[in-house]
Amino acid sequence: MPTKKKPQVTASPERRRELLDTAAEVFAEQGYNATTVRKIADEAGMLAGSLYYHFDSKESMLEEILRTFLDELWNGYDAVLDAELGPRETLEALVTESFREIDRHRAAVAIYQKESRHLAAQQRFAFLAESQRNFEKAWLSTLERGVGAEVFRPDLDIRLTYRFVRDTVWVAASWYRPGGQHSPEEIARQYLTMVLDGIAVRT
Amino acid sequence: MPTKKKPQVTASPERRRELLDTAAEVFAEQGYNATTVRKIADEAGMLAGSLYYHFDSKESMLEEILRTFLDELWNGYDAVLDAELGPRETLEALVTESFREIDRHRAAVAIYQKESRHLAAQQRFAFLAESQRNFEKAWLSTLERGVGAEVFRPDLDIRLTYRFVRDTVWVAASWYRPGGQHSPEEIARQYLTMVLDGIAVRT
Amino acid sequence: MPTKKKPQVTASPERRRELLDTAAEVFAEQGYNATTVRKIADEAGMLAGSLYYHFDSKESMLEEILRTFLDELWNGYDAVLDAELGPRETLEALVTESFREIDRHRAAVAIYQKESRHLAAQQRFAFLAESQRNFEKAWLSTLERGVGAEVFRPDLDIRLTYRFVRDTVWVAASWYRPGGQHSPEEIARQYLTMVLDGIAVRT
Amino acid sequence: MPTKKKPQVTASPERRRELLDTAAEVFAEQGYNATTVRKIADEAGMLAGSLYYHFDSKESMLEEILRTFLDELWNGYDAVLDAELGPRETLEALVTESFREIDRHRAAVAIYQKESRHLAAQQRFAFLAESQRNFEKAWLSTLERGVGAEVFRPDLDIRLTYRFVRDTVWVAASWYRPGGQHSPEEIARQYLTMVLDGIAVRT
DNA sequence: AATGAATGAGGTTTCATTCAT
DNA sequence: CATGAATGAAACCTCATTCAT
Repeated sequence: MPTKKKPQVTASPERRRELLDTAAEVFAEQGYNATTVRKIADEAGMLAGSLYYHFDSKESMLEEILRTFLDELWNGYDAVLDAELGPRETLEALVTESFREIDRHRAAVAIYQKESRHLAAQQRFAFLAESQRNFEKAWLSTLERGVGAEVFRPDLDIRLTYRFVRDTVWVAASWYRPGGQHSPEEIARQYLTMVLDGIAVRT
Repeated sequence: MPTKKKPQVTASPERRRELLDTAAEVFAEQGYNATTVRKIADEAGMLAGSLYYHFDSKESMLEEILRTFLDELWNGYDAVLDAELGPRETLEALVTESFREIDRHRAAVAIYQKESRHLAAQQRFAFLAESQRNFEKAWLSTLERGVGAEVFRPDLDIRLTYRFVRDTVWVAASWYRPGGQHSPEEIARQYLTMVLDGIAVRT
Repeated sequence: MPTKKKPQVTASPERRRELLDTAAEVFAEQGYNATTVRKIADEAGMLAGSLYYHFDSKESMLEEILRTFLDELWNGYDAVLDAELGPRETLEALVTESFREIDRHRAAVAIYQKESRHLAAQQRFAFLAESQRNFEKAWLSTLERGVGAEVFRPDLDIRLTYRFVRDTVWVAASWYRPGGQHSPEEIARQYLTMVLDGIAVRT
Repeated sequence: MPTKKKPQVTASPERRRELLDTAAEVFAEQGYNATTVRKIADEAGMLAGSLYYHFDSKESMLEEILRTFLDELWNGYDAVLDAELGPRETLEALVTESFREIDRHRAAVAIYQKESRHLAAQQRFAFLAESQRNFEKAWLSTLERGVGAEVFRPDLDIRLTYRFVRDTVWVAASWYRPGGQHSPEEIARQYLTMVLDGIAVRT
């Protein structure tokens, strides 16, 4: 049995990456379902059928885009979590890391935001649900630690706060444009000020 | 021969409303594009073709759902804005009103969140872009008034803050379930605490 | 949950049958793979897409054709086997029944001949393999009984004979045309003469 | 510039043969249409495109496989026919020769069985139809001679008998595996016993 | 001889929509 | 009001084939 099926990873990984970047951009802009395979091919300067030399299906492109993004994201997150910082510093680091990921993988993040809920139901995208669970675990425990250590307000509804912070950060992918006037770290800092200290003047 | 269109506003407006509610629910859950007309019809207990007695097209259902929602939303918003409250009270009232809308039109809000960006490009959905502009105007001016009146922090990046608050509030539609343990007013109050005073303990 | 998916058996079973007969004819003539869904639709006087109102897929048409045929076939076979005739009479009845089935389901038999081997590997067509096993059982036991009762030659290689008779009968579907000059019973009789007594003159 | 065709008869004819044997095996197993050029290439340990260095097209592979087989078959048949044996001996020799061909060209025979009918319609494969005609001529005349010489039963329907014997022999290719426990000559002998003398005990 | 990448025609399938009943 | 059947455009995907390297 010499080969299996498609080249998959046989071919030059750079071409794959190029094509995936193109696809991610279009998925992010138009939505996965509304994106035709021809649109992607057009954008890549080839015919629709030619994409299938590199990928099994439209869905497998989506999967690879999301997996690649989540892998990198968790690299960053795990580094933060393993550093065992205080709760406030952990929260700051997670938020900053998140904005860096938005900077690097804007399209993937936008896709994730729009599509992950209904994708997670499919067997193939079970890894999304798993990531979501780990995500929740990391944030909830940080918030709990913070309340316990009295660095976060004692009256917080933890789950509500988790959703608040989580959405607050990730939705930024829908308007963020890399290379704009604010660096990801700058945006992170401003967000952290608002989240931690609020927008009202201290009285 | 005046028209040769469909009945449009046929007999019972209640049936229309029922069907639109069903459609909105499915659109919200699966995304507009991914929703087939048959799925809606199934859910409504009829055949796909029968929907066309009530509506011109799938798109016209979407339009009516969004228009109805935005009309009601602006009723509420305009009432708030016309009251000419102080900036902090205006912000509180807008946020509270928003959560009430999420409570009443959860599906429509979710659809709006997911689809409005790419819909707004179409002529037919120009009203979305217009609403967005008014929205932005209302919020930006409130924030500016607040900074001027020194009730909001002087160092705020107004546009960034606008996005922060806007997203933070509306994304809640993606997880909010009417009839849960928190009333919309309760959630609004918690959100406002976080937005205004932050989650960190005051030192 | 009102409905499931497609009408399946909802619609008029006569139309289904008509379409399946058309499809069977084309499958038999051109081979399943070489038959395009458009060709079937053309033959039925509709557009390709319209077939999907009645059937889930091209493959499901094939499945239904084969199932229907095998169901009827086994009705006939079981009647013969349940009659508990002598081995020679059983063989005669089975052969006659087979030619009757060829007469009634010529297309299905031809398809079965050409495609069953590679279809049987698929989960969906496992019923083909099962039928084949029952088929073999019926014939082998009849032949064995016959040898035991000394109505068939004692020197027969049972398995080889089984294949010989089986193929000999069913391949007739490839040239048989219903409504020709020979009735199925007539052909059966001639075949039986050859199979039982050979073509050589008795010496 | 005489030609601009492919090498066609390139360097080593052995490689061609190897590749054709591989192709024949796959065609026989999966059917010509269902066989992709990649599958053949996989089996041969190369990439699909590389086959086109050796052959013009998938169809030309099929043609060469069938031509080679028929050439050899007719070598054998012509030898038998030229020997001008008696009708019974001719029949025995033809059957035996056929099983030898099945032994040597099992894949080609299987392909021939499955595909020849619909291929014969194409200009390119007209040689199949011609072969079939010669085939029929050889067998019919042998049977007629046999009836005339009173070595075959006088009541035979010659055309029906022709089909009976022909199918009986060639279908064996669908189950025969070279190198099994029966030699082709052995199988031929058993078949001839059945065809000539039947399977019933003489009374 | 063979590879890697692409082409382009054509196939199956989906789905919004229409319309006679 | 609703059904049953069909349309037709467009989608995803397959695959034989080509060709520069």
